[in-house]
Amino acid sequence: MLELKDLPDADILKKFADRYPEVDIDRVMQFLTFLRVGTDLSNGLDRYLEAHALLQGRWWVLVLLMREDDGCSSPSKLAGKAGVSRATMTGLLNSLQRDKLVTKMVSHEDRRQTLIKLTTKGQAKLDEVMPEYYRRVNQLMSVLTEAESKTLMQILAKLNQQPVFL
Amino acid sequence: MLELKDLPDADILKKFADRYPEVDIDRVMQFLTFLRVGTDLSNGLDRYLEAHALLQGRWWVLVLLMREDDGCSSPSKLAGKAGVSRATMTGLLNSLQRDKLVTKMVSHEDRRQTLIKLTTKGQAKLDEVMPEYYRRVNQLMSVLTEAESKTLMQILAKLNQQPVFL
DNA sequence: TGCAATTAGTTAGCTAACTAACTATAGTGG
DNA sequence: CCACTATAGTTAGTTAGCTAACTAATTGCA
Repeated sequence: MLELKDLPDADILKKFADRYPEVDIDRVMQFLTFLRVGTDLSNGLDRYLEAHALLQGRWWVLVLLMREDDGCSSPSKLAGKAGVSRATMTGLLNSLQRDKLVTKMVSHEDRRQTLIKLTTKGQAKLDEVMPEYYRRVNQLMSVLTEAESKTLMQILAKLNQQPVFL
Repeated sequence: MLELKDLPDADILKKFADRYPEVDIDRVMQFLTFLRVGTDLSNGLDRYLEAHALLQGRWWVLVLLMREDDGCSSPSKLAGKAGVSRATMTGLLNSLQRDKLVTKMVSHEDRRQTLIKLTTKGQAKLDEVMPEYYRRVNQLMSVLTEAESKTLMQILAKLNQQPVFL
């Protein structure tokens, strides 16, 4: 939502600081830069996945299914693990079923439940996507030194524990 | 798109590592955790803004307008600075105009252009939102030590320069 | 000078997220 | 055992992003 190239200049900062004395420029810049790099990477990941007719939502469902021993789960469980609403999961699963990457079956144990299963085609899609994905993540993260990686994980843990914006 | 509580266990990791030997677990975890903390913070920011009838898109337009000396800009320039398409900006500006937070005027210099101006009500909205926003960013980022902040900015700069997912 | 290329903005149609409200089924406590 | 509550999934409607295609106005060059 902000372009890094559009970082505010000194005049602008002064205008904001005069009107809003509670601002701490450095911390705001850290925060906004963090958000921006995060969304840039997320968009980049989507662009990679898009070349394989996936986006993060659909891709992550396949990954979660592959984690299961029998390749099966239910929409509710998947929604919980993916961190999206059940309504969103309904849409994702419909589109994955349309593409024959998953199948739906009614559960006989609980007739409210739908069983979602990764198809052979779905597994093949993962086999097509994952190696290059891992290669790229490797390449990306390997620009960080050992010390930086360690500090990064500390920072992320700290930020994640803060309830300020969560 | 992934819940941090759902980090894969040893069995799952082995399954993926067997099938995809190029995986580097630590780096994948760093990458996914980074993405996740970013989206959590972004969602948290939206939840704060939502309490003031804004979301990041609409809020950022107001901030960009306040940066201008005369509180004026054009849809194209705003789209460029906000990092969204012109089509998206049309939608954001329509909704902001509906809420009387900005006004539209035709430019007399270039009749293709629309001049967008922050209204008094728009400025009042920022005055309502910004102090608490800055207070929260302060509180969030102040959990990091001086050294961590510095390392974070280095890390962000490095990641941002990598073309792998950009 | 007049036509081609560019720029500004909008529209239409897609995806993916959300909440709220709904149906159907399952579980539970009096 | 039946009524309430909880859970599973879907539907409808909103928001915000995107691209592609469109109109209108401007610029530029042959």
